Amino acid sequence: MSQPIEIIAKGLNRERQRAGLSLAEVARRAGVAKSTLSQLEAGQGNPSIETLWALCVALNIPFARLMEEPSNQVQVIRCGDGPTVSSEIANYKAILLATCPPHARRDVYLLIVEPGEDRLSEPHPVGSVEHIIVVEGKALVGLIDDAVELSAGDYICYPADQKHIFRALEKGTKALLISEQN
Amino acid sequence: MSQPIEIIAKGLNRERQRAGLSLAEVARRAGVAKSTLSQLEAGQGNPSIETLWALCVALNIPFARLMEEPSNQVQVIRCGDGPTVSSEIANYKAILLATCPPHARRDVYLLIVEPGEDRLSEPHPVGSVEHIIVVEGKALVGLIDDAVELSAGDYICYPADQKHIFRALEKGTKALLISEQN
DNA sequence: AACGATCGTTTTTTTTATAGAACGGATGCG
DNA sequence: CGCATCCGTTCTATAAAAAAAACGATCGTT
Repeated sequence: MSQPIEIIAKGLNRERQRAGLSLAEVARRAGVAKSTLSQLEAGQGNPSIETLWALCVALNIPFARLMEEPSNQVQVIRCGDGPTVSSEIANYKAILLATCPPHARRDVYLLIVEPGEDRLSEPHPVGSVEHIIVVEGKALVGLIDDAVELSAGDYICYPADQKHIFRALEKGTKALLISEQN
Repeated sequence: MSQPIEIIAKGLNRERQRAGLSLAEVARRAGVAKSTLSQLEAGQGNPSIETLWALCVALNIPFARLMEEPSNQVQVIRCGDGPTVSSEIANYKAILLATCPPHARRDVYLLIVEPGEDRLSEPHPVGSVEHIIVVEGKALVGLIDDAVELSAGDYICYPADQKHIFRALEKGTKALLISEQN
């Protein structure tokens, strides 16, 4: 079922049901023939991007929604319970709070960092973005040659496909790291 | 430039350059005619979903990447500087730390909540997911009839298109809310 | 210089997705 | 009932996307 048509078929039907609209109505709003929509929801054909785009506009949803399975579940991770994927290197500790499978586009880490060695990260896969919110303490964060000093509550986001740094400036600095693979 | 073709044209070219592949090579890997790819990168035509899918596989990128403008910029928001979009209602305070335009798929709030009235949220747009990390204090969080007690450092995520609750159990409870519009 | 192998573009041909028009089935109303 | 209007599906014709092939340009190599 990794066929795009199958995904779109389910997506179109799911979103239409949720909007409480009839097939004919959606087709009319999107300006596509209802035969087309009928076939697409039946998992037949190979729609053009314009057709899908028009349908998304009619359904008032972002395009990507069609291509995603819903991840409708509740997940709790107790403090410290989470898989501490990222290693504890000396003064650096990263606790994986959340992955969001199956799309896994966003991981949330709790960083606990002590002053000392800088943490330099090699570039991640292209397109990655990291978001940092300092929870406690102070830190120097950002691109290697454009780092910014952040205090509790401050936020920064930067492209993670370049060298970046996280240097704690106070003891027990804690921060939230949202890593967006995309 | 909100035409899908334009976005795809740029996306295909951008990702191909990044992969360091020739047009012919990508076309060959994807099993599509190179004329097709040539035209698509030129912003002509109306590609089918299968064609795009094959190209994404060849480029080894998730589908959604094509449809997104790169947000390749560093952004800093100082504590309190951010627009306090969400209102301050009685015992509930939400500070918008970060929006990530132009895609705005993820907002990050700092919640400061006092015990008292529960905060019940009506269902957000379908597909939304909320992530909560308690920073300080204790709170009862989650779906309305399946809420969980969380302490500092605990994490929960849940579908936000259902009724959900945030009830502070201690004074000065602080939490980070990552709202994912999807 | 002549050849071969690429590159990306532009042409022509063929396949096919789409629109539009039936179609049968519900439901509502005078 | 008889007629209307909606629903979603199936059929057919046409417009268009994709494949195939030809093209000029560039670069090595002998």
